[in-house]
Amino acid sequence: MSVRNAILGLLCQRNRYGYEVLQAFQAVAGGRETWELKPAQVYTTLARLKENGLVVEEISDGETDPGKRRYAITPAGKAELQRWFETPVPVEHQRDEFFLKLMLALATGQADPRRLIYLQRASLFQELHRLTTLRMELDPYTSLAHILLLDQAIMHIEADLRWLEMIEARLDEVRKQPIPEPELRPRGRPGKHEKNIIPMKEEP
Amino acid sequence: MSVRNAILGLLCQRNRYGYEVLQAFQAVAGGRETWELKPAQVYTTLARLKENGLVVEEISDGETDPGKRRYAITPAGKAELQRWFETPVPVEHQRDEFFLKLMLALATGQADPRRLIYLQRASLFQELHRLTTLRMELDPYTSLAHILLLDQAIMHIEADLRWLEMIEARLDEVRKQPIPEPELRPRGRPGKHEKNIIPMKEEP
DNA sequence: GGTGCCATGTAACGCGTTACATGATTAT
DNA sequence: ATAATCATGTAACGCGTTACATGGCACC
Repeated sequence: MSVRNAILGLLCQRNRYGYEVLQAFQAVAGGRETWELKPAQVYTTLARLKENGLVVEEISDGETDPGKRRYAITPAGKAELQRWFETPVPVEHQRDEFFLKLMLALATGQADPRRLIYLQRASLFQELHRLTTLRMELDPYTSLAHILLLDQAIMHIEADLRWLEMIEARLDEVRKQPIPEPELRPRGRPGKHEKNIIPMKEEP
Repeated sequence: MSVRNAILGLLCQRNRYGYEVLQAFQAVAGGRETWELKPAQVYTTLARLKENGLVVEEISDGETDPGKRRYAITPAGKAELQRWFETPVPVEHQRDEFFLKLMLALATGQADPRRLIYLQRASLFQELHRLTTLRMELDPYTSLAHILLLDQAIMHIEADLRWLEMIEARLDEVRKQPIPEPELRPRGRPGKHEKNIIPMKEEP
């Protein structure tokens, strides 16, 4: 949802060709180092926006060289953009793939949890190093916005590292708690007395 | 990529019907509150895994009631799972939709940056409150893993809030830096002397 | 005139979502 | 009987990616 709306915003500044959209996005988002946008996504997204009537192809009544299409935002597109600005970004938390991996390792015994943590931490450290180096070596005239974006990435990685430490410290406790396997119910509406199938965990 | 591999892991424990996969995933990932998996994704993912030969439908030579398919992991599937375990989760940082939104607001003047920050912060605080409340009220027998997952979410939101403060504090500085608009080059190979189109930023 | 590279796409796929369809079983 | 609810899917779409195709212009 983000790229789509960003493109609407860029077209709101002025009409653009696909490649101009790409250039402008990279300029705004930091390009290469931070948020690389692939050309293909620009063109497919523009096509979808056009289908939905949020942008139109500019009709250049002169002799435009064919094979180039300049897009313009429509009123519907501007409305959509306003809605985007008014709506907070949904909090995406979770969806943490590493957590899943760790849980599965514990549940299946197919991998060593400590090793997973080791590998993940190494990867995080490497990325942290890359980003901090990048940040220090930044052209002093680099846009402040990109610096802030880098800072955010760094802060997130640091949070992840701290969380890894928490996990590692309490891994043995986690390991002792078996994952409850819910029973497979037979088909059909649940019986009246099925409510307490899952037994209360008894006090130790 | 995460759900797909998690399903492989669950099938590695034992063969399961689609709904059992769903149940087991929720049990492992925390369900509802943290990572809700939609039934449709289970079935479509299982179908794709089957196409790729990573799982097979169990052949129950008895009289199985048709309309139910139990899946089993194949050796290829186990290999894939091992590869997953050995590969660190790619650092996803960036892709921050809010950053984009803010930059676009600055570039287009279609929205007030302070208001965006206000809205976003309100949303983050609300979610933070929900999570901390949830964490405190947790059934004391709740899996430690889920508690840790909640903690991670909380830590990420706190990092986001701190970052918002940074942004807000330096917003005026950011505002003063106009976004550079790259020139649209004409088609074709770049000329020899085009290298320095982008003028060196002069010292102030 | 070929080579390289930029500009401009299309096709096909993977993951994930929403919406819809249909059986099975039990409570009322 | 029918309503409710669980169980089991299919269809269609949106976003994003990778791979491929093509046309133009500059340089040698």
